[in-house]
Amino acid sequence: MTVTQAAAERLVRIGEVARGAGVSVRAVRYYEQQGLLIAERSPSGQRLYRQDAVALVRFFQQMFAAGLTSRRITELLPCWDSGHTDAEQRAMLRAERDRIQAKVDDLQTALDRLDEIIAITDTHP
Amino acid sequence: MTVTQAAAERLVRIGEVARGAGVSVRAVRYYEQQGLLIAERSPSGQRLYRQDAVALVRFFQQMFAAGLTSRRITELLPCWDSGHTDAEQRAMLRAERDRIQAKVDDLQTALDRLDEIIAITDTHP
DNA sequence: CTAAAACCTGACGTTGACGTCAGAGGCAAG
DNA sequence: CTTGCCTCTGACGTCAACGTCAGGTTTTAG
Repeated sequence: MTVTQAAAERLVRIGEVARGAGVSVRAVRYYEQQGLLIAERSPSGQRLYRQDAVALVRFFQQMFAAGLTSRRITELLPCWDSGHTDAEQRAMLRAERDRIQAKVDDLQTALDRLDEIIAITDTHP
Repeated sequence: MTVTQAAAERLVRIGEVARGAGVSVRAVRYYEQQGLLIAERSPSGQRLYRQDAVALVRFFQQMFAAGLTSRRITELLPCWDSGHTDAEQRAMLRAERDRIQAKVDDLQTALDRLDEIIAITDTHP
């Protein structure tokens, strides 16, 4: 829900966002550069964020961890905060989902391999 | 088990290894450069591999997919084909295993997030 | 014998998400 | 006022696993 009135909802500077989300200041600037995160500016030019920016940055981190590029994330952001999607976006979402699932399977396979090796090396003194 | 005699066990060239493992020729050369894969040389200087090199390259791919670096793989190769490990190597194996497990969890979280978004966008026409 | 296909050694290019450094403001405290 | 911390804009550096190109040799098919 967008609070359209509610005079001046506490804005924070970039350092606080970075610390809150556990990333570097540089990272947050990078997100803006990639069109992921828009910030207001103070009269002197400093970036000002709403506090929900922290959650958004955390979301970015999750998606990055899943192997999505910032480009992909910008493409799915409209779905995220408008809830509306066209066919192309839905296809993209499913493609990414499937890709991640495949990656999980790959990792699981590698994990089994490693456990196998660990088991062998544990029995071999 | 290493067959110490067995005159001339069919050696293959780099192209066959690459095709067999589903990677590029360049990749196989890279593995040698990183000390992952040692090849004999023909009199004219061409690389000659034993056919188990294909399985080894596949193993490399699995480890790469799991996020291990070639450096790490060289470190665990001795465990792999000698079965013997010291404390440091065992610690490394477990560290990697835990790291991969954590990554699986991260991916699963991201997957849930995406599925959530997909569910929402599917109900929203 | 010859042309195509495969192989060789460098060596530079690519990609993504930042790190890092330089130089220049801005902002609250004492 | 000044000290110290935060922020700003460029802009180059990083890392890993290759891709790609150049220019030359070797093997294979016909």
